[in-house]
Amino acid sequence: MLTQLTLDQLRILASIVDEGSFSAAGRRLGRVQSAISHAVRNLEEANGVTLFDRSSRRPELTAEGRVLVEQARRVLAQVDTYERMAGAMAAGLEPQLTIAIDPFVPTPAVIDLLAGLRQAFPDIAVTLYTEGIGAAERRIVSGSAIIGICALNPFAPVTVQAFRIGSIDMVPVAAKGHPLAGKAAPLEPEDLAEHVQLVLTDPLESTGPNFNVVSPTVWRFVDIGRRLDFLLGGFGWGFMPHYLVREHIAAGRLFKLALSDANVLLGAIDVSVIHDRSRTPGRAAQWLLTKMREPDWHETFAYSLPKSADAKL
Amino acid sequence: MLTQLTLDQLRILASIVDEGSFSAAGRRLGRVQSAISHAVRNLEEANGVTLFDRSSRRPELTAEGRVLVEQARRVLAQVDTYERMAGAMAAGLEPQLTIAIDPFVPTPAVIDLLAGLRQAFPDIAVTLYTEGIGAAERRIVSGSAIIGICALNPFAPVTVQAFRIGSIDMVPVAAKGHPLAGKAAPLEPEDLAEHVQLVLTDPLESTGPNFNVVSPTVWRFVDIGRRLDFLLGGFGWGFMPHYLVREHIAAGRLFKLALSDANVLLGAIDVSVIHDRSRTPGRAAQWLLTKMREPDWHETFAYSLPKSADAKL
DNA sequence: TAATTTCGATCAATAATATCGATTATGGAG
DNA sequence: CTCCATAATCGATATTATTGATCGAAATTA
Repeated sequence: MLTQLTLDQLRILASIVDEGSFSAAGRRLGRVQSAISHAVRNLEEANGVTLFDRSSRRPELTAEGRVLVEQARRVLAQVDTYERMAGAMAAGLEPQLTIAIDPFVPTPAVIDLLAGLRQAFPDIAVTLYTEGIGAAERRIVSGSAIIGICALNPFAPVTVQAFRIGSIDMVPVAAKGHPLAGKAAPLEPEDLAEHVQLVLTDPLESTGPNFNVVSPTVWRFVDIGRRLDFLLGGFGWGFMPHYLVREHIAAGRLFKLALSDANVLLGAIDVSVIHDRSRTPGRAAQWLLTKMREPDWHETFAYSLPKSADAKL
Repeated sequence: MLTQLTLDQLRILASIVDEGSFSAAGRRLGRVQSAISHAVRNLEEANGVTLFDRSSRRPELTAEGRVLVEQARRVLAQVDTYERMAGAMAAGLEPQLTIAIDPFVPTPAVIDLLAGLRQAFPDIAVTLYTEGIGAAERRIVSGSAIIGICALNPFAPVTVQAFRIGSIDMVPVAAKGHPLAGKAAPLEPEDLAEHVQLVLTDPLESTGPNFNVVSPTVWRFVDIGRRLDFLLGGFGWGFMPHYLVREHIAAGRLFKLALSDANVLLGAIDVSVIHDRSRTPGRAAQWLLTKMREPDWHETFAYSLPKSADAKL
């Protein structure tokens, strides 16, 4: 035995407080009273703290005891979690679920999804990656994440199984003071050429091709929030998910640009849930995949975005 | 033994991960290697989860093991807290420190104080009461709190030991639209008589005398925040701690009233730290009392209030 | 008041199990 | 291939938890 203190002692302590007496605790735990008495004595001697005042009929917690029982319960709660986690794993639940999400995927739908997961699998450890664009898919391919929610790269390996769950409207915007913001007529490529386009880019493949790149002069951003700051600051124009700039457009801080059809390569980004076909998803991953394939959840996802009629405006 | 799982097993698990091998963990814990091996086997069998992959030279955690080690460490951290708390109590530290604070005492100074307490006594349990005015002193007298920070009642029992730590400027205010707000000349009692005064009151002694009560028509509030809402709503006038209404006066939402000297009973409330002379304060309480008597801390307290020159304005 | 029940402490006997020490098997480095 | 460190295994032993019986004190009941 490494230490004096044992879990059994703490469990017994908690039971005594719950039941009101040593004997009753013994009955509940299936031990004789003397065993309880002995355990309490050991616990008290382990730390040199008297836990119960036995002078009256029923044992009463001392001031020290009152505080330590609470701490004992915290210990037991953590132990309980350990055992539930271990039990779930023994029953075949994957120990850890890693999810990678592209930065433009709206948060509310994901939160809703994970709240459901937490209810179905309370003790599973979840890791959520949100990195630069393209990173989610790369994590699926490399195996460092099980489930990805991202834009599907048309050149993705065949082992990547994808299922479309919705789409995000993209709008070209510029800040209030920006020269492009005023022009009402459809903007032609030559109008855009003289202005800097702010582009969201894959941090690892910054030299590669990007979609929706129109201007010859491009600033590349890995962080979509930072890019929004630059857009608001009037540093250039760029495509943004409509749900992220909706408020800014309504407030007049950003203006939607009316591009001519020649410029609009992508009016919306398709969002898919992806996983690696070659590795079997665990029970929790399976649950997530099933959930995201339900039409109901597609509505939830769409609801977290502005209505499409709104986006056209 | 009530359960299969023991603290020793978890401790051993953590040590193995720290040291990198069963043998090394045994050396650190003063056990032979076979004891470690046995303990791990028991832990694995208790939950039916394999924690280590032993196929290579050094044991490697399985995916399940990685997650469970983290949980084991959480358990051990709670146990450690239990032991430190118990140890502190055995060394004479009071298990619980209860502090009662009057609602008008500014929070920043108290936060600063308790941050220091936490550093000096990391594991003590603190309960902080903030109730109606007068409640703090009552808790000291009744013994349900050890230290009070409050306005001293001149009729307090002699067993209450008090030490003045500062004062809070009180200003009479009324909202923008209130009839009194416009008047520049010093207001006489007859000017006030026609208007409702909003008063902070002791919830248990609402019929008793209150200080600074000038108007014959009085609305009594227990919650100072609620009273501020009513002041802002223009329901009447009243005395407020200057630091709480400073912003509102600057923003023009509240106006400071110019009362004639006949009305101003209390321009400031003295704040004292009090405790019951008859019960010896514990080490942590003693620390607080000493700290609050230092001139340095009086400055901290004063700093959390507007400067007095400001208050006169 | 007296009898009865319930409770916690104590102690010796016993059951359970943790630890030791020796041994064997195995993987990795040189 | 050899050597070293390591983990698993096993019987023996030491340690510890648990039991069951008994005692005195305190509350409950008649």
